[in-house]
Amino acid sequence: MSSREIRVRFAPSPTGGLHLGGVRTALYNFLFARKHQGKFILRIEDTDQTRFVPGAEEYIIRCLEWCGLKPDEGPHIGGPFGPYRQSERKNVYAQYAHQLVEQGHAYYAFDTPEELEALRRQQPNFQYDATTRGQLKNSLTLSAKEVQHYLHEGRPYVIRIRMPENKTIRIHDLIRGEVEFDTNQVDDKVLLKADGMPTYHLAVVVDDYLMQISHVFRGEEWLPSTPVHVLLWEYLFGKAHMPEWAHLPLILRPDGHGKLSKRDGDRLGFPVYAMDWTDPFTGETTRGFREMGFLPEAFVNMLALLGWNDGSGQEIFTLDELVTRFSIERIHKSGARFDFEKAKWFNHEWIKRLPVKHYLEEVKIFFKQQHIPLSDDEKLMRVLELIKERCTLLGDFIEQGKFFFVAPETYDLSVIQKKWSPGMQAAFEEWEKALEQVEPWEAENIEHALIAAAEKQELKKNDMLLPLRIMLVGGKFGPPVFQIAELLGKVETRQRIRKALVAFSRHG
RNA sequence: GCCGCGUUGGUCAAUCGGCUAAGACGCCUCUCUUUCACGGAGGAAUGACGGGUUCGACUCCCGUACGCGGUACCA
Repeated sequence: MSSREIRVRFAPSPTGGLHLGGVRTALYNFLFARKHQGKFILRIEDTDQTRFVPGAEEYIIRCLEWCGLKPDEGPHIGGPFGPYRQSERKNVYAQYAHQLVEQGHAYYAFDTPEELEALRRQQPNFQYDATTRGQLKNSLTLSAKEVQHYLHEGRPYVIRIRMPENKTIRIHDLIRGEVEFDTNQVDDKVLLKADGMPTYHLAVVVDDYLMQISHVFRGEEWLPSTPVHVLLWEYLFGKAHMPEWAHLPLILRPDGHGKLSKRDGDRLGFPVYAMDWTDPFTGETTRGFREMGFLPEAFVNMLALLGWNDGSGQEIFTLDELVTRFSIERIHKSGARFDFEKAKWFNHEWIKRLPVKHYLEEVKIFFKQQHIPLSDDEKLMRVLELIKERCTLLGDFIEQGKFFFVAPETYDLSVIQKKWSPGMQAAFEEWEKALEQVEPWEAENIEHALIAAAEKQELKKNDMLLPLRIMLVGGKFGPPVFQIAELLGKVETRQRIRKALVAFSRHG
């Protein structure tokens, strides 16, 4: 197995929004593939027709793309092992199921879902296994004739695996080491459903074989059903071809207990999905990390560190760095709580590090949503550069940068009330006029002019700083005030001062 | 219930038998900046419990407790 080409797959079912845990699984698959010059495959596991959600597949592909996790093969790009949608491979599974029946490793079962449900209601511990299959309606208890008869009359049936008794199945998990299962504890799982579709158990094994998957990275919730998969490998393709297993720890909710769900996000006010997801049936939209103002670099970086680290203490990694540093041995065994505060910290770091050009277009979307008129890209980039260290989410650029494009409507007067005086008024009036002559219009020169005006009124520059900020910004925040003036330009700066002077005197 | 997996500060976590137990987020204090941040300095806060093994256990083994996952014709 080790000498083969590395081929891994991310295999989501298209049932709704893409959960951050799913993205992490995709990420670890991707990192492992890239690190070993292997292939990263997207396979759509849509065997449950009742849960099919239109648009979900395209959405998943867009999410992966946003994250920078481009598959090498998949339903949207094809590849030598297609089709990559299980619903389109429906006919390949049945033959394997029937092969298992012939080998005696599986059997037909004619029990209806209602009958089984009734049994489960009677005995809460009911399992379809060696202890019960003898009393149920299947090809093990029915005569060959009866079975033929049932089959011919088109009676619905499923094919179940016949779990052997008193066997211990050992698997080697790359993350957990040796794990043992007692076959008596696992039930006769359905392999082929009455509608002719395989269940996950059959489909993964068949497709992993046919697609020559070398390593399976999947969530820890799959560990208990792994013995079924191992048995299927043994029966169908030989354990020599079986991929390596790696069961990833779960991502837990930040408060209380359990794995993180969409509901936790709604309740606690943070996203769980990678991008906005609109349910086509209800029309309801659930917010995603992207629309919440996250950079894909930060999102991916944060997820990589949720359950893995390289031991060096480094926390900020580019995707390429992650590829070179990633190692299965350093994936944790235990689940990790999602911490939205830490997620925001990652985003803040990435906003500060990346050149503003990198997220310019994304930020423009936020401004457009608020109907804030923008100037040319060059000025916008200078603005973003000036305020980026104050922004944690992309949406913060609005709050921090709006005043560069729209003059303040209201002023935070609490700051200036105690400082305002006729002298102050005079100094500002004088300075505003003097500004006319300032050339070139640069922060330093603007400041010198203000100092001169202040001295004439026997005031200190520092006394005027805060009032000036209120004039230009409206509030007590933002980058150095003379840099703001410089960026605003001479005309706009003077206009704002004049406008504010009128407003201030009215209140003073 | 049964089976499996897990358990270092509030959270993410380092440690692979020598610990006075890193670092990060968050929180608090101070500093820088007469704004808000950023930056800088400091602080509070951790090995679930009980037995072994060992000169020495956070690290290895066994129990217990707790948590999570699974137990569908869902994935």
